[in-house]
Amino acid sequence: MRLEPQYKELLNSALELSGQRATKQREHIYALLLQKRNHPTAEEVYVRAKEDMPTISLATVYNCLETLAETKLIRQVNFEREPTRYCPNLTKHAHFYCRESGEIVDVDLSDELLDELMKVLPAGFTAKHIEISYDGACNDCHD
Amino acid sequence: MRLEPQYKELLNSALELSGQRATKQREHIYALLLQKRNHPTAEEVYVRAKEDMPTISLATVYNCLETLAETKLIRQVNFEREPTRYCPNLTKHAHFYCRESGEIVDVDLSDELLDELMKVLPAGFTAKHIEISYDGACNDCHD
DNA sequence: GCTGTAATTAGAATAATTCCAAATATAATT
DNA sequence: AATTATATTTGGAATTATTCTAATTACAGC
Repeated sequence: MRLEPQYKELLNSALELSGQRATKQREHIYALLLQKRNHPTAEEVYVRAKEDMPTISLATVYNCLETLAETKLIRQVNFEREPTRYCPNLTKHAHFYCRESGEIVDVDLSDELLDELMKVLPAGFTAKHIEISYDGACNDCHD
Repeated sequence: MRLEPQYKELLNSALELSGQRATKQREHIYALLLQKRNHPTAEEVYVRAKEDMPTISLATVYNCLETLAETKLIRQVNFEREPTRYCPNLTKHAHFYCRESGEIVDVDLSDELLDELMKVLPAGFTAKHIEISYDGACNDCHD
């Protein structure tokens, strides 16, 4: 697995900016998230990471994911009572979770819609983030 | 603590509808959520429940909360990596979490806004729920 | 190449939640 | 009102996801 040059650049500058080092493990995990964008859990990332890097530890996977999230290269995605999942899509989007197939799909959100969501906040409140999660049945799981 | 008649009625019919029994514990926990609507965790509910019902167990608190959520009398509220919180507000609303004060505030949502959110889903997708969580600084926590 | 610091590692610890089997309470039936 | 069948509660053990810890290893600057 190779990390494409533009992403390698992005990773290196994000790490440098936050005073952290570029390591094989961080690069590997970032590459793997970019390559198969299926919102894996830490455990799933661990399994995939070991294929090419058999000595990597689960703690390192958690550390790397934490670092990538901190530097805003990936996002954490949470569905109630389930393990955290990870997503390298940096555009503004929500997540749709199909409880039947288990699939998670990105749903693009316009700036206008996000503006409207900000406008409904009570006076004096400012949000740094909005997290929007749908759940229901996806295209493939309909009758 | 007393459960007001209209809520007692609501509880009883919801339980009956789902073929479950009305118990002291369920009634007590429902009453306590309605009385102080501060989005407590299961642990916090447990502490409050024990004041009037010292023999109640944590497992029962979880069971009751689960039953109330199942019968749609309360909602579960999740913020990333934090314990689940519980909310008896049945109107359509989102949650604002102030990371500074820890306060959680209900944010009312109009049907129109929810409609718009439904419309941005890809064709063939239908959502049963949308969960919207803001986080940032609340009124009291601004500079 | 050496040195200081950051990152990785394996395993232990923690926190939230669920599971389990026994005891108790409820609702239905006699 | 007593009996019976089933649902619920209980306390503790088990599980799951995640974080912590201390020792080892790797990286960046000199």
